[in-house]
Amino acid sequence: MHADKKSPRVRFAPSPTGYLHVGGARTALFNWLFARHTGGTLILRIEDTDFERSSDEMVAGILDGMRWLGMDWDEGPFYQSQRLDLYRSTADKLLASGHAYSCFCTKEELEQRRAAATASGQTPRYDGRCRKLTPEESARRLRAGEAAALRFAVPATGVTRFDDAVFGSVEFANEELEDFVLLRSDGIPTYHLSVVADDLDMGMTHIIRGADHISNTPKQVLQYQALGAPLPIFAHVPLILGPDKTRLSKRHGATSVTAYREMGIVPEAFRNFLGLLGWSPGAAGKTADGKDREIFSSDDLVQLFSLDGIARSNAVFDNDKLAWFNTEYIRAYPAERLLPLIEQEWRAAGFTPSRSTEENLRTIDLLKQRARSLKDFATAFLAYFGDAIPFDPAAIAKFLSDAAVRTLLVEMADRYAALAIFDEATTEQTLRAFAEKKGVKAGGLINGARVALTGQAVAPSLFAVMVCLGQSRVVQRLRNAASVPMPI
RNA sequence: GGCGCUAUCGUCUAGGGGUUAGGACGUGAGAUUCUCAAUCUUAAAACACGGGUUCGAUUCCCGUUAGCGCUACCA
Repeated sequence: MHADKKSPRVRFAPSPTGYLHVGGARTALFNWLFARHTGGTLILRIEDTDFERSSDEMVAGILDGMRWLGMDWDEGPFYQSQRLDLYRSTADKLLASGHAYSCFCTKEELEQRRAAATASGQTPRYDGRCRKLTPEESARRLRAGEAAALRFAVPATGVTRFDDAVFGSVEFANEELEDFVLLRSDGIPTYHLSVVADDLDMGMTHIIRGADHISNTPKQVLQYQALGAPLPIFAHVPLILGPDKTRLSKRHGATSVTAYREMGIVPEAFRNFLGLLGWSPGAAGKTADGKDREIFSSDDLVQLFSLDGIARSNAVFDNDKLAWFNTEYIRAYPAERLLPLIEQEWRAAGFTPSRSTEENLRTIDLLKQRARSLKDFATAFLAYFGDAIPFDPAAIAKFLSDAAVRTLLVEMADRYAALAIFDEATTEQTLRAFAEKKGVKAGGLINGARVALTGQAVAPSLFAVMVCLGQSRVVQRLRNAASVPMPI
């Protein structure tokens, strides 16, 4: 390791024109993982040069989403809107060195020409007419107060190439590139300029971003060359697609990280899932018996992450697999760790538990095996934590619609009330003895009692539920069995 | 349309000139029984197509097809 070898500097540079979506979150994650793996630095930069569409609210949401996923950053957030001087001076350098020129074409003119080109089957591309203007002519018009944008003068011939850590060598013919706008006529930089100026100024060594930027890259490479700067290492990450293999969008359902939090997804589960979308640890991710590992902690991911594990093809976002990760994490986490997350769900549902924290923890441990999401604890499982029972009509119809069963349950309540010891063994003996005496099947009573006690057809072992609920609740709920509303 | 990128089970992927092409999610069947889930066992399921190169291609090359991306004074 050479002392002068720079440690990596990477950035996540979201545009605050929307919420943090899953694609952005994954890009952030890969940058974070890379920085942490290499001991590098992660810079957060807000690309808000599109004033019309950017908002502080979106910035807050993006930062929030990152934190939720357990990511932090070392520098920033920097706002491009506050770094306009840098872009102007960079633009000046480009202008001075003859790599850029003023363009006086108006937006309307350009649109017209574009439309005409398209109509006649031509590839719409800026024709470079202002590039032919003499410096004197440009200066005169500028002095006259004419509005001008600044365009980059793309070489007419040759190719622009770069090495991508994921895709390998990529090259574009310069004649395919148009003279793109660097500075808008209002003096605000476009993305093409600001991204290069900032990446250079901030000393970025690696640019890890979505593959939708591949086509933009030659425009940036040209600027690095014009500025006499060395190229960073580009690593483009394939996109995340919806189930129909088109780019993931709202019509596929939830795309914002916030939405997944609100669905009751455990953040670590989401991060695990995201980390494996478009990246895999290869042989390092095998278990001793040759199977692929699926569960990776944050530390595991940091340790294993490398750019060459990134896939080249797009990946479909699979909700089923995410749900599986979620159940795995819920099951694996101790109740203490789940409780704060569940309390959030309760707050969101306006629910206050009527039992002690200790009881809640025990109950969570009992239920987590069956939970699909954190939401379950604030919906179907509410009967365990409070006094109201969320009766599921389907459950009643299935197991508690028989009046005879209801009557038996009420009668059985007295037996439970008389119990001196209330554990799984005695509660089970009690029920089975009662069933035998009445000449009915124990199963019918068990299923009926389950619904009477929990309101649901799905629950852990009935006797574990009884112990969890406690004697007085069990007795009370059994006595109420007859008055449980019948489904229509 | 032009340019670029990509192509292994339905999905996420491993692999790589000779393999029974591996795993995971999901799906089917069975076991279990106190519901459901879990669990265990088990089954079905892939190298897009066509040419090369090679003793031998899923793997390397070319083409086709398909998908995706870019094609703004958005980022």
